[in-house]
Amino acid sequence: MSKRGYHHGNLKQALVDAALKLIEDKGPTGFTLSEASKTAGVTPAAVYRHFEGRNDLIAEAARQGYEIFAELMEFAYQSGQPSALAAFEATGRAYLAFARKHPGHYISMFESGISVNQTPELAAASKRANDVLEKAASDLSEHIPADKRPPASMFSAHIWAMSHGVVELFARNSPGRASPFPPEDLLETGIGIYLRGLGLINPDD
Amino acid sequence: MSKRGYHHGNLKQALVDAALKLIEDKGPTGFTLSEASKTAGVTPAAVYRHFEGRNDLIAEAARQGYEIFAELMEFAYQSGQPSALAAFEATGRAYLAFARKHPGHYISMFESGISVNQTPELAAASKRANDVLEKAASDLSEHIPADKRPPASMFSAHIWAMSHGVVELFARNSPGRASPFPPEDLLETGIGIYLRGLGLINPDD
DNA sequence: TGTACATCAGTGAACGCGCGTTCACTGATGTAC
DNA sequence: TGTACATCAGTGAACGCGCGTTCACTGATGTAC
Repeated sequence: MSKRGYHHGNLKQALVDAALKLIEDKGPTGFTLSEASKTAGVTPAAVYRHFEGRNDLIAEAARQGYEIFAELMEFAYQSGQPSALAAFEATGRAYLAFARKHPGHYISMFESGISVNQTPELAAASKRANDVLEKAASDLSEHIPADKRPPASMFSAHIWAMSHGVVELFARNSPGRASPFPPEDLLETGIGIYLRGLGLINPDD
Repeated sequence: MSKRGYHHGNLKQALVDAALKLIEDKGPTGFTLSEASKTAGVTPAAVYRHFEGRNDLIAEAARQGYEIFAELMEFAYQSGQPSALAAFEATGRAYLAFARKHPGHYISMFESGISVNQTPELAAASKRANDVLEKAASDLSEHIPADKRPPASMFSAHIWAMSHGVVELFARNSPGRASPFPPEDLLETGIGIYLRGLGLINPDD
């Protein structure tokens, strides 16, 4: 924000921030390189000093999203310790909280259409986030009798799917689709019922 | 498909079909009016005889999708009768089957970014589909003791969310994200665990 | 059955636009001596 | 401390492109008499 002359100083991040804002406001389609560069106070051509092109910029935005996401998940996981159950539930809540708090990142990650393999850095960040969720699921699965225990990655996938579905259908204003309940409640109760189904919560809780 | 002269005969539907194919192949962004009209063997301007513009065409594609969707759901629901449980489970499976079988429609409906209120016809079709799912949920809720019965629209929303999440994350090749399990299995087991959590399936089934 | 005429589905050329990307450049910054 | 020079971040003009949309038109079809 300080006075700048010919050189911007922090253009790369400024471009990412501009992209995030635009994506948040206008959707992944509404985002254009030209407008992002204009927002950052710079010529479109300047973008190419820092990125290979449009997709590369979006990939970087998504990557930063996955980093934040992984951190949030990790934090949520830790905050639930030593209870495997509390930790697991917390990661579910963190998913929704992330989508709410960082819509631009969320869209870049899940709705922009760019592949998670667009760049190696992006793929790594994505994997890191995924690992936290799987670890939480894996801890939890210890509490299920070994003979009727589904693979940890399976119910990590279940929870991820339900969280993602709630976000897509009811939280991010899926245009015109009214949410029957607050998304937070929907996810909370949904996960609750699911965990009861696994025998991890007492039926009368 | 018959030989045609100056007049196409069934251009409106031909344009919708072309749009569906393009959307399926290239995503919602890849779809252009020009290409759709070319595919249908017609000048771009001809589109405006039948649609108000690009969005109107997509809305019609989505509307037809909701009609098919509602029919599939209705059929699945009926096929599970008289068991409320079987009917409910069938609708969940039908969701995934629909996404698999009609990707163009599915994308138009859920990923194209157009509002369900784009046209009244679209809104009506969407509501019709939703009603089937809620009816299935409502039937099912009869089997839960009244005092611990969640609102039917709530677990209809849960199942919808999980189905949608499974489709988005693991079925439609969310680029680069490997599915840990076949989506069908993922959804089947997920719904199973959920219903067990509601006390609707015997824990040892 | 034949002719005149209204209807309307499609043409084709044109438009203005903003996009992503390229290029040779220039001005600011940092470093060596 | 001062000067020469290399580095490199940004400029600005230009590009080719395909988009969605408009317009006056034309040719085919259907209908009245």
